[in-house]
Amino acid sequence: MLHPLSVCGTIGPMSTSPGAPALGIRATARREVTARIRAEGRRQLASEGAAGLSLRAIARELGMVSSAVYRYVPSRDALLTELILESYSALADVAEAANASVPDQDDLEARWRAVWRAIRGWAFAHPHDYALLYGSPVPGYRAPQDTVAPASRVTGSFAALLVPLATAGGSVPVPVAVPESLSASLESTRAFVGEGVPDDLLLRGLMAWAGMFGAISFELFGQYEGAFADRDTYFDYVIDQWFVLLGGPPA
Amino acid sequence: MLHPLSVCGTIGPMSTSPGAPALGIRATARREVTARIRAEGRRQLASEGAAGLSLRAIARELGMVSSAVYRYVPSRDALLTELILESYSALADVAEAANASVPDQDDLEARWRAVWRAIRGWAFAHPHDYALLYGSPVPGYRAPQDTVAPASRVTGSFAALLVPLATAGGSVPVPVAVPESLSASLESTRAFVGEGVPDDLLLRGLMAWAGMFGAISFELFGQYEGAFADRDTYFDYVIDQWFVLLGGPPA
DNA sequence: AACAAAGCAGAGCGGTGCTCTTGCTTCCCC
DNA sequence: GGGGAAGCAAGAGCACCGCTCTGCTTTGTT
Repeated sequence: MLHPLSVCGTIGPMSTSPGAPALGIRATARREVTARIRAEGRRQLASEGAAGLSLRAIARELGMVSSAVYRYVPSRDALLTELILESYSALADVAEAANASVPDQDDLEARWRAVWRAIRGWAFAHPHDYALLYGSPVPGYRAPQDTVAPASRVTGSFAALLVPLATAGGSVPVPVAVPESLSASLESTRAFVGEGVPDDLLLRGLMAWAGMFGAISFELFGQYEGAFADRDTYFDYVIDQWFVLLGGPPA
Repeated sequence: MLHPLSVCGTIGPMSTSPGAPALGIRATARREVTARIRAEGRRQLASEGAAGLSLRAIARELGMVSSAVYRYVPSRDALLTELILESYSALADVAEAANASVPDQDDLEARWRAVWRAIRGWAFAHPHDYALLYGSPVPGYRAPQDTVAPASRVTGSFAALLVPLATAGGSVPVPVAVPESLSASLESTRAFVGEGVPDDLLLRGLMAWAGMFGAISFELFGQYEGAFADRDTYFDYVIDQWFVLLGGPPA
């Protein structure tokens, strides 16, 4: 439909900030087209899901021939990976914003609730993205190592609550003795979360992590279908339960 | 390669049980071919995953032309649905067998451990099948209503442990007050699990259910990557923790 | 023996990812 | 300013997919 260069020639230069290193027509055009491809890809991903992400369809929608897209995107899987990384960052932003939005930062329960409500809200607002991050790996597609770092940012906003829980809260209720070998193999997790978190809290944190995402996944993927009617109340109940099970101080 | 009928004509009649209602040559041939298609589909599903399930590939492997397969299978998704149903049943069989294999049926902790170890073992033995059952729904494919019943059989072998837990065990540790509306909306779950299970145990059972499958999924899908080294010990620890958190009686 | 049902093979439609060649345009450097 | 190098669009093409339709053969039954 539209010739990319013609558009870039008009609005491209206007959109470059003054301090930018004076990109040529070619470079800004490339930026524009790349951005438009990603935007269209995101649109397809949101509406059709990962399997509906098709470079041919993107090209069709953007009025270019399919082979032209390969000038900007190395492959379909590469584009999918980029979109996944974007999604991880978006979810991490949402979680961190929710955590920061709590006025009284000493109110751990409020922060805990805010973070998990935000994560669940994002999951239901972007089900296909969530499925990509926390569902089964996409068929025929293997997540490259690059996804580990952005994923850990989401985990981080959850792990950041464990340290204040360890200091402000009491001990973990109904603790279970931690086997020696398990305790020894937790070093990387201990380093990630931070100092001052005892092993039983660390392990119950791992359980809570999987438990919360498991609850969201079960709800989103239909496993909880028919189990209860009042979904929001159930999830809030789960949030509160986990806060208690992690030894969170009562309000 | 092989002409289906030629094979069926030889081994088909031999495989029909004597008491069977005297299937004609045609009917037994149809059975044979259908079974072979399903077997080949299962093979592909196990090795390539759901996306690798291709009727054309099945036809190629079976030495027939692609259109011929459609005489036996209405569509690719229909075959996938059948295989999913089979997988649900297989997992349910595994779980029930593990439960029944415990000599002392009064030892709830042993039964609890046996069931979950079996489920996890099956998940790792059949990762693609597990992803189909408990991962994100397959792109472009929506599980029909038929999957609900077989899925509940798996859930049932887990829910069956809640009733003896309620009677033999004490109360749920660190209970959290159940909101009125939530309690009211639990009727179907209460009916499914059985009488005599208080609401807080019912709810924590739902949490444990999602938590255990969440832990398996996290481990299988790579979310736990690098969190701990001793995976088996960790999972056993999670099993024990949940047993305690459900108020299971100490050994 | 005749007939209708069942089954097979092949061509074909529209879709996918991806590659290669061909010609053109822009850029950069001499 | 001119020329070479690099970037780009277009199109054809390959191999794959699900699925359909048309003939033709085989089969089981009447």
